[in-house]
Parts: sequence; C-alpha cells; structure tokens
Amino acid sequence: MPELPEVETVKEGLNRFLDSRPALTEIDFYRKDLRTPLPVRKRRSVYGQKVISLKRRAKYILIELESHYLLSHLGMTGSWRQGQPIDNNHDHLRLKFSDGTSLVYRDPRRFGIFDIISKTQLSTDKRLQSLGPEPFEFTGSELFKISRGRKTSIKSLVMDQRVVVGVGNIYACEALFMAGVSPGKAAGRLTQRHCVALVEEIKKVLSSAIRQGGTTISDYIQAEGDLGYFQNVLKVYGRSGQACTKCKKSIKVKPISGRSTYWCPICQK
DNA sequence: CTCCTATCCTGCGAGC
DNA sequence: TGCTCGCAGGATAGGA
Repeated sequence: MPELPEVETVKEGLNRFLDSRPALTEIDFYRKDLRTPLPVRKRRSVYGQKVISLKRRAKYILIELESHYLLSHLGMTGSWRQGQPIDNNHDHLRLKFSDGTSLVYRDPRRFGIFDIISKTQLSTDKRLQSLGPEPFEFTGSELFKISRGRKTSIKSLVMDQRVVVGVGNIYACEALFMAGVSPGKAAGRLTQRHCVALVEEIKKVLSSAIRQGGTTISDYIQAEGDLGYFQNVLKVYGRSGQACTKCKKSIKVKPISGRSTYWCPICQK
C-alpha cells in the first residue's frame, strides 16, 4: 500500500501522538501468525523504555526506544491508529504507553512487518542493510552509472529498493510520466539527461505527495485517520483509457514485471 | 550477476 | 442481485 510519502506521513502522525515521549508499557498481540513472531521474552525486553525519536528509513518506520527500535513496515495494507482495537480480524497488535496513548496496528493482508531489534543489531539487520540511498540523497548521475548495461526496464530499476528506496508502483509511474520516459524502456538505454530528469521528477513527486498527505487508493489512511490527497492529482496512475493531461490521447496500462504500469505512449519515449 | 515469476494473504470491484 | 475472477500501493526466494 504505502510508498515513501505515505510512510513519512504515518511516521509524522505517530510522532505527534508520541510527542510527550512516554514509555512503552506493554504490547498486546491479537494473533500469532504475523510474519515476524515475537517471543514474549523479546516483547518484555522493551517494556518501560522511553520513546526517544521517530525515524523513517525507506518504507520502514523506526520507533527509537532507549536500547531498541520498534520496526514497522506497512506492507500493502498496514495502518496505525490511536485508540482501541475494533476489528477482530485485522487489528493485530497494540502498543500501550505510560501517558495513556494506545496505538493499534491494522493490516488486513498481513504483508506488513512489526519487529523489535536492539540498537546494536540495527546496522547488521538484513532488511535494512540491503537498502539503497534515500531518494532525496540520490542523483541522476548515480542512476546513470547504475543503469549502464542493465536490460531491465527503467521502471523496475527505480522500484528496486537496492537502487533507490521509497519509490513504489504509483510514484514510479508518475515520475516516469513527468520525465517523459517510457516505463518499459531498457534502463541501459537511458541517456544521462534522461536519468537526471527522472531523478528530479522522483524527488518532486515524492515531496509533493508528502505535502499532500500521501495517496489514498483504498486502505491507506494517516495515523490521525485522515485520507491522503495526492490521488486527486495523479497524472497517469489508475487513469487507463482517460485523456492524457498533456496531449489528450488515451493513457494505457500494461504489466511490467508483474505490476500494472500506466503511461502515455505519446508523451513518454 | 541479472532478470522474471511465484508467493505470502485478504478484500473488493468489475464483469458476467 | 449474486457469484467468480483478477487485481491490489511490497518484498523476497528461487529458478532460468
């Protein structure tokens, strides 16, 4: 579900809920078959620890405690809300804090991750180790270098979290449209100029989406319960058959690496 | 190495 | 109206 702007928005929402930096008092689990089982011992090891900060790395939310991090990945349908569990099937766990704050994690498809890692383990965690640079720290010339000799599509390459993090299906489609680059084009055939334009558009579309509170397609919701707004300004994603905003011809859709890809064959070459 | 496919799981909407 | 099928914003293992 969520790409970088949605994760950033959720993280900031949690940051506001945890503004007084309370201590984590307890974690309630409502089902055993989450992707990462957390033994009671591990759970208890973080009880009593104060919240230090909230961070985001790629599409992961990191709740920094005194000696550990709570690691949250929303997968496709994960969301955090303040309050009590309501939904028996989909509310999977609850974090309770010393100031009475109670945060519930909901995830119908259960693709998300919730884990506890000690600070000393953070740098060796396999999930974080394999991640590429944050998009705002990424440049067109780096993309140009990485893409040399690569036959995979440019869209698959920019969605590869080892190359650059945070870009998922929606924003890949949008950035490629804005840069005028066809999503199926072999990555190795992009010019330096293409790469610079594309990375610029990735940054622009991500930061614009953050300002709009993310894109709500179905499940995504901000931590305060608000919907995103960016879905209202999408140029190509989800618009197959509709008129391109630039040339008025029809937006197309086809799968690339198994993901629905929307683009304008006239404006993107 | 590189690339693509299948897979995890459930809900929902399109289309018959 | 009711049912089935295919698809969904992610990530990764495994095979070619």
